[in-house]
Amino acid sequence: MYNSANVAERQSQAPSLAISTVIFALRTDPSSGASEIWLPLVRRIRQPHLGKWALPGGPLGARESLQDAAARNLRETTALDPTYLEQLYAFGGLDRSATQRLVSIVYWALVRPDQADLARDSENVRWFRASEAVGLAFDHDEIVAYALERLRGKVTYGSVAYHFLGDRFTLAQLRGVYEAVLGKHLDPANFRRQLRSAQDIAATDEVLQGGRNRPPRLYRYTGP
Amino acid sequence: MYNSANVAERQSQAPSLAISTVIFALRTDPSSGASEIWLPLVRRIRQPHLGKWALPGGPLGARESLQDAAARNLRETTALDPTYLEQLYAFGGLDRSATQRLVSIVYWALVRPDQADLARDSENVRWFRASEAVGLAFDHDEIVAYALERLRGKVTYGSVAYHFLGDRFTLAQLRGVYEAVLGKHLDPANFRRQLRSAQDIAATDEVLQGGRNRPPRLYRYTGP
DNA sequence: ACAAAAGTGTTTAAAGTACACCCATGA
DNA sequence: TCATGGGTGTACTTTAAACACTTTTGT
Repeated sequence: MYNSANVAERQSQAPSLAISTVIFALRTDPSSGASEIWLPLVRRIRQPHLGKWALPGGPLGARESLQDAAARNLRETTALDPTYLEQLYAFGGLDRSATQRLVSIVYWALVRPDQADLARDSENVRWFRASEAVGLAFDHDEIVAYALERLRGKVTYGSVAYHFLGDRFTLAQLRGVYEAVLGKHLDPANFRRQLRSAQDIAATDEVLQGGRNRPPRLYRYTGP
Repeated sequence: MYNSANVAERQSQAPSLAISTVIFALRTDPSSGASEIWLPLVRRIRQPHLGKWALPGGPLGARESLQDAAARNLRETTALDPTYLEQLYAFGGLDRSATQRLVSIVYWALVRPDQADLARDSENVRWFRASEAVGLAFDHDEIVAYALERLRGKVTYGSVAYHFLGDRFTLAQLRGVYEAVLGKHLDPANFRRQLRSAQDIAATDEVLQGGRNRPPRLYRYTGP
């Protein structure tokens, strides 16, 4: 299949391999009360694309798995542990970086809002609304768009939405996640029925006090 | 984020990167007439796992995209062009290979049976039933199982099944694809309705002559 | 004429959608 | 008591599943 000259030529210019991570968190707009998707970006401190914002990432350690490297990205940029972490896609186009041939295996993570508040912005790390994360370094605009697409696909069927929330949540909060991800309004009555039939949540005997209206019941996630 | 010592240490032992491809084709059992999924494997001609069967693959060329490398895998092992080619997953566990740290970006492809018949077995390339492809080199058993899972997921919603067939096909042939992939019987009447409402196939004015029974109409795929 | 697959129609159940209505709380 | 979101009930539409039935060919 391969003659030795080809193999030697290819390996002499072996592409570099990096792991990057798209980190999503939910924040509630204080004025409207609606939930929005945010993500943290890091400022490039070297060429190429010096000064631009980019996804957190770096080279793969010799003794860490792909998933471990992605978790390390997350920890180093936000000091958070992921509640959800999954491989997104491997990007390897020829023109991704001007200075070298670069293959990036990208992961995506979900973190909880109470955690995300702890991770404050710093000089080189800043949180952005997902809709305003444009003009990024490399092909990271496309990567973020692809991650959002995957998020939408996963939330419709699957149990991803819970990982945006704490261990106790109201159905309205959960519906807020769905609405933020899908970008459309959902009927509260039907939403309630669909989830209760899904069987992976259970009602607790607690309610959330302190709101302006009738206190909603708290639920917890019982699935895998 | 990274101190220079860490970067230097990691890059000094940079993991090698390879591209592999799972190639699926459909073959019809001459006795029962049922369709089955087959895939070609190549015999290892060097250590590790010398003599075992493995997925076609090799290193990534410096001037080819990931997808191009996968298409090259396909061409070099079967002399076929893919009708469908998509990234499957990146595998990067620490213990995938005993001799080196190896990260494999795996693609999966579908080819047509008339093409697959042209690609004859040779000394180091042999076609296997998907259910009998076990005991492979490295972690390729898991990779094949994962590819089959993805295939099942894609065939239920999506237009993947057509790529197993030629440009003209009967609804019974298409149903055979679904049944082979999903591993269960489907009602011919309901199958017909579901697909005609999907709108991505169109009836031609031809029928398939030569069978024992009423000649079925030929359809063609009109989707993307 | 008969067997066997192609193709059509009908019935029933399940799931999704829309919306009217009552309940409980803070202000 | 009033506004507001929590929570329930119900009619309607769409979709899927099961299966009886008719049509067309080769033998």
